[in-house]
Formats: sequence, structure tokens, C-alpha cells
Amino acid sequence: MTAAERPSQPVYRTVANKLRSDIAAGTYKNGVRLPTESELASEFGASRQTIRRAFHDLVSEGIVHRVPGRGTFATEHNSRYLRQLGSIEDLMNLSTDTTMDIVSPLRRQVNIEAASRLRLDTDVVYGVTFRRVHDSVPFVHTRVFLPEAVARHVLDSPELMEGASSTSTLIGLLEPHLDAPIARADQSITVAPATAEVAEVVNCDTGHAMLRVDRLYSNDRDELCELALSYFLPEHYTYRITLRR
Amino acid sequence: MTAAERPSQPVYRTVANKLRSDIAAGTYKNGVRLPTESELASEFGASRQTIRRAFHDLVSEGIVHRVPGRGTFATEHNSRYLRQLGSIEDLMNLSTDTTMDIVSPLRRQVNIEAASRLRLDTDVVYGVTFRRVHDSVPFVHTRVFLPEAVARHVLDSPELMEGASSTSTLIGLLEPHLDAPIARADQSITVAPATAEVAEVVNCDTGHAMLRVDRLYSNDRDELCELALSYFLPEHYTYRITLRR
DNA sequence: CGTTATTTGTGCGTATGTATT
DNA sequence: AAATACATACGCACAAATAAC
Repeated sequence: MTAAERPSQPVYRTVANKLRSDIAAGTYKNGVRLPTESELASEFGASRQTIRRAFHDLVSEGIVHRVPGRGTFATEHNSRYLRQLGSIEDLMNLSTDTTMDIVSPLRRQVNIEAASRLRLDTDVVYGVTFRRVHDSVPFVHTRVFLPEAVARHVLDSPELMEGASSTSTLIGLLEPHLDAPIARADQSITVAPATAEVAEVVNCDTGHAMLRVDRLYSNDRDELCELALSYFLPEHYTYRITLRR
Repeated sequence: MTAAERPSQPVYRTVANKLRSDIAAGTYKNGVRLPTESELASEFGASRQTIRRAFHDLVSEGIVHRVPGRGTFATEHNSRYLRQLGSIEDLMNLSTDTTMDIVSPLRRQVNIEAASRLRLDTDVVYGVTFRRVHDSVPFVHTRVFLPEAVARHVLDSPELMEGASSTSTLIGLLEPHLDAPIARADQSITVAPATAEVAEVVNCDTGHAMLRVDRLYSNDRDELCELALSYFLPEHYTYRITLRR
């Protein structure tokens, strides 16, 4: 419905983006103070409240910290605590030495829960199920759900057809077709018993305790693009993360 | 204005805490809409802006999402205790609303495996065992091992004595005393059955499938400083991470 | 040592726009 | 078409922490 002709974005987002890229460019390294709220308000012709809104986002992203009376500073991950190393690229590179075998091809279906988690206003989603194999050992069962608007770009991909086997990742297949790039992935990791289907696909007992990883990908407009529900065999997979300063 | 109220906190935080705990209690499960901004403003005698500030925090924590014209909804995450342990603020904030109960105080012991993982040239390590409690529910059992050189800085800490209970984190206790700052933590996450001791401490059955998180901290000289082995109850805890580009 | 200016934090009020019902 | 509910944006006042004088 909405045409792509929407270059306009909130002022606070413009401000936040500018500051983010300046920070990334190293403009405020080594404890250099960022501009004050008043300065930015003048510079952008916005109110102090609007600038605060931008800073609030940057703070919750953990890239700046603020001290009353002193100012705002880019967070130096080198001084105190740790920062996470994992990135979305790491998730994409998962494919290099593993194979994706399609268990059930990409097709339209009704799934209220998946639709709700993707925050769709219909119950219709597109789903595909596959497993990943490493050294001929299947170690993970994944179900991916996509909104219709996203799925239509990959409906004809041979990698997602019945019985296909490739070294792709779904997000890697999708990325080139999306008008806005994937910007974040929210993951939650817990333990869940293998369902009968999962058990059959990864060759374990039903009810076996699995490492369950839910991933929700979104683009830089905060639109949800993909929901991936994975069951990893803990005997063959350990989730590793390095937090660095 | 109120001079007598020392532990006073901002209204928006009070509102956010109330909503967080209601959400955790399942009050807004299954798509039940949260109160509107106006309703909460009346209920708390605050302005709509203050309520919005609270909601903004909840949104950036990922526990609610908002839809213009429809309302605010709890993000479906099985109402587990959700904590984001990818960034450092999250690691520190862990202490704000959870309690650390010492199960076994910090003391010298011989543990070949721990010593080996810390790459010590002796078998002597210092170990402490504790659990963490949230809303009177124990949700994790942790054993921490330290090299002697590190442990001596906190041997006399009251927080690590027999029967102590505090809101500290061990890394928070250690940090000020170390001559070289913690530079990285390598984590691995998998599934493991509860041992008898773990089961008793977190009140579950022996053999219950737990989320096991091993963390190995090191400083910028690549010296290993702390080994933490945690068993999380998956019913009450989900490990959350956000990956960004 | 206070005093003052600066800077962020909290909280209120208003107005207007947009999406949903 | 109207009412509801959230989004953006402006304004103001005062508090609290910091730094410089």
C-alpha cells in the first residue's frame, strides 16, 4: 500500500543518525565531549526535547553515556566493561561449513503465533523448515517465518524448494532483495524439548532437551523481517559469544 | 521537593517497574492490551509524557511493543525472566533487581579442572558458590573459581561470606581491585542436567535440563581472572542478546 | 570556601499528526 | 465520520551534578 516515497523521517532520528556516524568515524574518541543539547538544538533547529529523544536512543543502544553537569561521551569499550563481539555477519557466516537441507519448502500458511510475533495484521505468514548439517551430522532444526512482503522476493529461490540442499542462509538470500538492510537481530536462548518433528529431522529422541534459539530480524526502520526458531542439539552445538572491551 | 523521601525514584521508573512486574506475572498475556497512556497517567497522577517515558524504556528493553491507534502489548516471550546479557550495562543491571545469596563462601580449594581451565600451574583455586534470586524465585546457580592472585583482593568481602545476601556481582566486586582491567569474557552456552547440588539450590529436580553458561574472563594481558559456571532454570530465565550492524 | 554558570535529569503542559477502530 | 491511542515536537520550570571562579 505505502509507496516507497517516504524520505521523511523524524528529526530525532536524523539527529541520532548523524551522531551515530560521527561517533563511528571517531570524531568523539578519547573522551571528547559530544555537543551539548543546546548546541545540537541550535544546529538542527530543533527543541532541546527533540535532541534528548535522540540521545535517549543512543544511550539505550549503549553507544554513549551521559553525566549531569559534564556532558555526553561516546562509550569507550576499552575502559571498564565488556562489549559483545557477535554480529549479524557472524550469523551469515554460519553457512560456510554447513549445509542447509530443506525439510519443508517455503509456502504460504496460517500461523497465528508467528504472525503475532512478526506483528502482522493478518494470520498469514510464509514458512520454510530446514535443518543444518555439519560433517554429515544434522545439528539444528530451524523454522523460519516471513511476512508476505518479504517472502515474495524468495518464493522462486531454488534453495528453498522441496528437497533442496545448499550452503546458503535465509538472511543471505533475502538481503539483496530488501529495500532496507537488516540492522539488528534479537535473540533469545533457552532450553526446550524436541518435538516429534524436530527429533526426526535431527535424529534424536522426542523430548530430548534442546538449545532453543529464537531470532527476530529487523531492518533500520524497525520493521520485522524474519522470525527464525531453531532447535540445536546440545551434543553437537554450543553457542559461543565473546564479550570484549 | 520532598525532602524526607530518600530512596525516591523518578515516577517514570516506578511506572515502568510496575508494568514490568505485571507483565512478568502474566497480566497482559495473549494479546491483552496494556492500559493506555491516559489511563496510567490518571492512575499514577502523572502526565502523559511521564508515562510515555516509562513506555519508551520498556520498548527499548523489548518487553512491549506499541501500535498507533491500537495500544501497547506485551511482547510474547513466555513471561520468563528476560535479561539482556550481551552488553555491559545489562551485566551490571543484573544486580539491581536480583539478589546474590552465598551458598558456599569464598575459600581455598583444590580443583584440577577449574585450575586447568584457568591455566594455573597449581591445582589450587579459590571458589565461591551462590545463587541469584529474582522476585523470591531462585533462577540460577553459579560457581565461580578465581586464581589466588585475584581471590586475595576479595577474601574479606562481607558479600562473599557464609550466608551473605547482597545485590552485588562478583565482577563488580573484583574490578576495583584489579591492576589490569577485564578485557574480555568468552562465553559458551549449552544445555546440561542439574546436579543434585544445583537442583537443591534452585529448587528443581535432579537431572532437570538447565541452560548452562560458562564464562571465562580475562584481562588485557590475556591473563585469566575468573571462571564462572552457571546453571539457569530455563523456566525462569531466558538469555537475550541483540546483535547489531 | 561558597557562588555561579553549565549541563543533564525529571516533569509538566500544549499542539498536531497519523493509524486504528 | 468520529473517537481512540500512539508519535512527534515544541515550550516551560526546577532539580541535581559538575566545573570554574
